[in-house]
Amino acid sequence: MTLLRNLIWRDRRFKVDEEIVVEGSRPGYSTLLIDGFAARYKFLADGTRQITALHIAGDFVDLHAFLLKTMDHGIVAMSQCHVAFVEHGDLKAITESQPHLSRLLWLDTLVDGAIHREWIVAMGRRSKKAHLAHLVCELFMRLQVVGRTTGYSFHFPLTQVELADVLGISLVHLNKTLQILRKAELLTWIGQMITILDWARLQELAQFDPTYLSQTVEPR
Amino acid sequence: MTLLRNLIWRDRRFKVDEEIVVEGSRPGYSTLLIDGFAARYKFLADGTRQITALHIAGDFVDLHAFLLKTMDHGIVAMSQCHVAFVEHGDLKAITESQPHLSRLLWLDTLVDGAIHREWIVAMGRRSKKAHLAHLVCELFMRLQVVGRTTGYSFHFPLTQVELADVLGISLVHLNKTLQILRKAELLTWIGQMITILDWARLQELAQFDPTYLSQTVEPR
DNA sequence: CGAATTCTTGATACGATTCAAGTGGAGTGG
DNA sequence: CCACTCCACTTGAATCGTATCAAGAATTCG
Repeated sequence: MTLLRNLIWRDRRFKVDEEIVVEGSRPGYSTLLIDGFAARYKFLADGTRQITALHIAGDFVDLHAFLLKTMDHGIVAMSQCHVAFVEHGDLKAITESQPHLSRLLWLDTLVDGAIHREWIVAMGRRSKKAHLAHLVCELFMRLQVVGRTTGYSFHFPLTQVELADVLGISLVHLNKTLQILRKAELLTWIGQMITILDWARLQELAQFDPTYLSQTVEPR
Repeated sequence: MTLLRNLIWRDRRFKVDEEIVVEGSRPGYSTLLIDGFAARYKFLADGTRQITALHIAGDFVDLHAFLLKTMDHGIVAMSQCHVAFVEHGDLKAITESQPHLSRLLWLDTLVDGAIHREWIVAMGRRSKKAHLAHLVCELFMRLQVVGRTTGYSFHFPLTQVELADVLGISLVHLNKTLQILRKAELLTWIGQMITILDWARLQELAQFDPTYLSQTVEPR
């Protein structure tokens, strides 16, 4: 990671709703999220939006731009974001001389994939309230790893419209689903702060198994 | 790819419904699908299943086992499958000496991720008939790349129950959705053969943009 | 303080699940 | 060769989940 730090070409701050990576662009650099929340999304012709991933501090946000070149989706800041850019040329050079680093970045991609699969399961076969509960569990655990939690609370800057675009449901239905979790005293969401009131029951409702998040790499 | 061929440790054939990789296992090898259809899936506690990916000839089916170690889901043969196994030790050695190969495998993972995101969009924001149409478009293009199409036809071995588990809908609803596409004369599905009757209209209904499948690597 | 967002709630319509029954084809054994 | 069984597919009806429309309340921001 220190190696990676030396690669940083420049950094920048983005305001809420600013585009960090534009769909269809071919950036010559990749983007590392140092702090804040960002969302990968795709718009459809009818104007609806689906958010396909949420990124938090420490996530390499568009590593695929490194190999895939054309961005098939956009990335937008959900909160104020601090990001670092790494040039693809540097990235290529270092991954060739440091296979271990290469593997580390690849691992990052694999974990992204595992999260995607978990989202597919949630969208396809979980009830909406279980899906919402699952998302909260996932975010909590991911944020905990990077030290962005306080007890069972964490900062969550999305609006309900945005969260509905994550779950793929309507705003109205999201709101009603949220009421269910609140009335069951599983969590509170006040201002931009989510607090899990009963981790065990939330996890059970979500059928949340954190295995897929395991961030361990084999030692080299 | 020839390099990869030399790595093959052994190969094996699987019958329909046989488990190629078992959930929770820690294989010491990765699996390359030489021929056939395989599905990544996850079961939930209530007995429902979600298929999170379909794999075809040429796909590296569980590359994540290389770095992630514990399989968080299973992989099952949807047709008779011919697979090759590559030992992780060999894979590690070769990726260290051949950064280009490493990048190629990583790219494979990235394309998988892009497909996952497209599925998330389809599940969240497309109508069921558009989702089904999108899947047919995607499979057609992927199969075409590996020479498994004849004109606008391709072999598709899944049952309707299995396809319903891909889309995350009930069997009954899948069947009715399918009728819509058939009555619109967009495709036929007879025996195990799907034929696209009107590619342009199918693509339009699906809002299918093949960019995300782009399999090109930058030359080294 | 007023204006604009964001959140909440209710009513209605539509989409999707479930339950249930029936059809058709492939394979098996008498 | 026919009856039988099994499995995949199809269809209809009732019920439940979810979207949409619409309006109002609460909060944030300038």
